Amino acid sequence: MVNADECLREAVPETKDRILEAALLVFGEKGYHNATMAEIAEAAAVGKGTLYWYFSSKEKLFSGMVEHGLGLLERKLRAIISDPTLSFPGLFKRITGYYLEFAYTHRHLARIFLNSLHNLHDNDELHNQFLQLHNRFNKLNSELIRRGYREGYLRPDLETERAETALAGLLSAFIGRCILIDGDHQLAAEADFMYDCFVNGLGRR
Amino acid sequence: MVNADECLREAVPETKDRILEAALLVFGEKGYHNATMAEIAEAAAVGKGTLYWYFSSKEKLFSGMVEHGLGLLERKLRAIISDPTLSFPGLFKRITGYYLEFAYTHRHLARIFLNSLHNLHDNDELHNQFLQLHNRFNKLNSELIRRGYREGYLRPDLETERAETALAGLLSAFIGRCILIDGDHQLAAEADFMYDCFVNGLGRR
Amino acid sequence: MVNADECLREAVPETKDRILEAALLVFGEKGYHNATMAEIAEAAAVGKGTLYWYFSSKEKLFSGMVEHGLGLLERKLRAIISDPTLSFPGLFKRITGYYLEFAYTHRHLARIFLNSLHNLHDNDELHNQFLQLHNRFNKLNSELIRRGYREGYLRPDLETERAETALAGLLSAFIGRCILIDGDHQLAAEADFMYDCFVNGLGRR
Amino acid sequence: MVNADECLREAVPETKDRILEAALLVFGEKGYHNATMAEIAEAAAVGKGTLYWYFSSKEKLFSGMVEHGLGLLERKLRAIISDPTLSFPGLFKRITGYYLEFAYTHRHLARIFLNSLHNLHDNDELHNQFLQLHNRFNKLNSELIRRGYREGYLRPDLETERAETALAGLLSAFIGRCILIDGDHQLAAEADFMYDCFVNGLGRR
DNA sequence: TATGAATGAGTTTTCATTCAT
DNA sequence: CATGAATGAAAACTCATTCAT
Repeated sequence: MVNADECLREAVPETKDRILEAALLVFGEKGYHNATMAEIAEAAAVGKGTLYWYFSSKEKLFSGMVEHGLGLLERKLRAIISDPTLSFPGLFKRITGYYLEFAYTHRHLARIFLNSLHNLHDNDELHNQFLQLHNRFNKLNSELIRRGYREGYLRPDLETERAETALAGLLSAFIGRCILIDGDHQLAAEADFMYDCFVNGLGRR
Repeated sequence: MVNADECLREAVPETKDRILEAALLVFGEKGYHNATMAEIAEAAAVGKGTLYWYFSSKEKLFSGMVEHGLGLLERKLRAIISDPTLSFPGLFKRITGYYLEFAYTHRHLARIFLNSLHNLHDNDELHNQFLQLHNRFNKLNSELIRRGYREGYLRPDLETERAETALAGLLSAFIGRCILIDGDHQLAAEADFMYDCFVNGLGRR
Repeated sequence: MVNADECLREAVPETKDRILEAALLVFGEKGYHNATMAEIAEAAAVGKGTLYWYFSSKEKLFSGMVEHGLGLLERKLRAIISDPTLSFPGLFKRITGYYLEFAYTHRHLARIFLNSLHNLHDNDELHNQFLQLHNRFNKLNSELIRRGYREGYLRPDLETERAETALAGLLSAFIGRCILIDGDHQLAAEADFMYDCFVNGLGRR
Repeated sequence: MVNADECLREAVPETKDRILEAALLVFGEKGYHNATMAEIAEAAAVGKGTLYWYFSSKEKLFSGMVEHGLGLLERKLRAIISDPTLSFPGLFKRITGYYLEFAYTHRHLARIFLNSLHNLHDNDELHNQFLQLHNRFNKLNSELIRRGYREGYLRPDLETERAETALAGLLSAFIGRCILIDGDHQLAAEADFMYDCFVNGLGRR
């Protein structure tokens, strides 16, 4: 039996969640610098002061929102990579495919993440947070690559660091397309292409 | 024969050039939103009003600066691609190598370019300018890919658009490393790696 | 005989008293404008709303606190002045000495009192309250002066109002020193000096 | 010959002076915390931004204004004290009389100065500035007292520091009356009384 | 051409106060 | 009695832009 209170709580998300959703919307639409706290407050249907009750500054709200949103992605990716039944090719396609899917459904967040690294270097605190965030995803990617290596799918003389860079580049380029171009993407097909490109290259045999 | 005017022009760069250089420095250091016209004026050693004599707004100064800086890169790349003596592998490595070299010596500009696309979407005018700029470079890249295709280095069934995306991704990822990581990079070696990855893939044969 | 209620009251001061103490601490430390209700609530270990149950506004809390604190001083001074066994010199030194002692042990309150008159004139309600407060102490001082006059210690042609002003000036200057300068003060010696200065002057005979 | 420009400059005070006057008016009327930059700007008939062109913060404007205003007083007092033709009694009355006169015509400034010491202790920078200011005036007063001592008007066993405190107390109390009470004051008579009180005391001979 | 004082709209942030629980 | 989440008015401060000189 669920009481009335809980029903209500489901129907109208808790204030903090409403704020996080509004922040995602507005920051995603306008970028960090052009978004105003007033807009976010309005979008969340709360007073400006309420924002500051939950987050001590615009900066903290921004980073809180990113952490919240990308936490979901990270947990899902970790779940996929922990699946022992998948061998490298399947794993690669599941991972990259999920990246694309996530970016497709959370464009704002994806855009923010793609820009964050080079873009917030005027702000030490935020910049460091994003460096750490990128590192976490890089480690995840690097785990994927090591799996390919151990299972014998990748070259024995592989330079891991460069391979990671290449993978990250492919990922962000295809994610970028999902964001920029509307209309339906064949996400699975894109993942297949990325695998083919990464493993076999685009050269003639 | 060099006339007096030109001598002077060499010694003390014309006002407009000083402004463009100062803009590059300041925008590159602080990003579009955190840079102020006052800082740029000071860095250029001119009055704030002078900025507005040459550029009607901050926005126009920014885009003028990007156009100015990347114009150099574009011309150089076109010169390389027009060289008939180079076959695809050499051409690919010259092109990508020059991208890296340019990014390495013009970090600020490179950073601005990498971010610009996703980052300025709050500003229609600037955003469109950058879309066009990216298109110009994409066309250049696509020309490179078609060369590889025509010369038989790339797969007969190549999906050109996706190949372009992949190339752009590789490029920006390796450019990003040049920017973020100090210390000397083996730019030529990176270009070789990119070629290998793009054409042969990283898979075991 | 002490009943249970009083025991409890001793152990855990009643909410209102805790608030008054906290207000004294925080207002004294930060001044009226820089103190926040939130800080006071925290210092009193009550919720912010509780403050408003006892005092209808920040202003009322402030004036309540002053009244509470200076009430003690006033009652004590009245007790001294009512003592029929003291003649003018002893009375003067007891009174001024107690002023100094009180200021020394209640620095916050003393500081607030010293400033209040000139400082809160932007706030009619508070300002009037402090005018009245000062008047009450001035009357006390004037009583002291009249005693000196009646007992023949002071000039027959004394201009009472000016004498009051002079006494008030001496008092606040020496009180100010107690507040500003740490370390032990010879409070009794200061009181003696004040008497000497007030009655005999500092000129050579 | 005075040209039109200079005439104009006389008629409409330079912007910075207008700001300083407006600041004196508004800070004096409302106190530091209750005065707003917007009000001061309006009183000076300039835009809010202009305030910040001349003073980097509210704090700096406040301290600039005090320095400006009290600088006048200090210079005048120094001129008086340097007059070799005056002996102690005349000097004392001239000095104290000028204090009163200045306070009477610059009530706002006088009020600010009286409160500053105890009142701004929440703000380190301002507080230190005022400590120094008070020290400068204390040195001036102490010079006056040493003159009286050297000329044999004051007791041979004088405790200088206490005498300074007493003088400062008398001064601020009488200055305070000038500020609080409207109507004409017999400033010269007050100065005479202060001398009498300080040197001879109010006791019967 | 070049300048820099002047502007004010727009932003983040604070905090006394309220009120449903 | 007591709480603390929610509010919004108000304040300091920034900075692109203008314009008289």
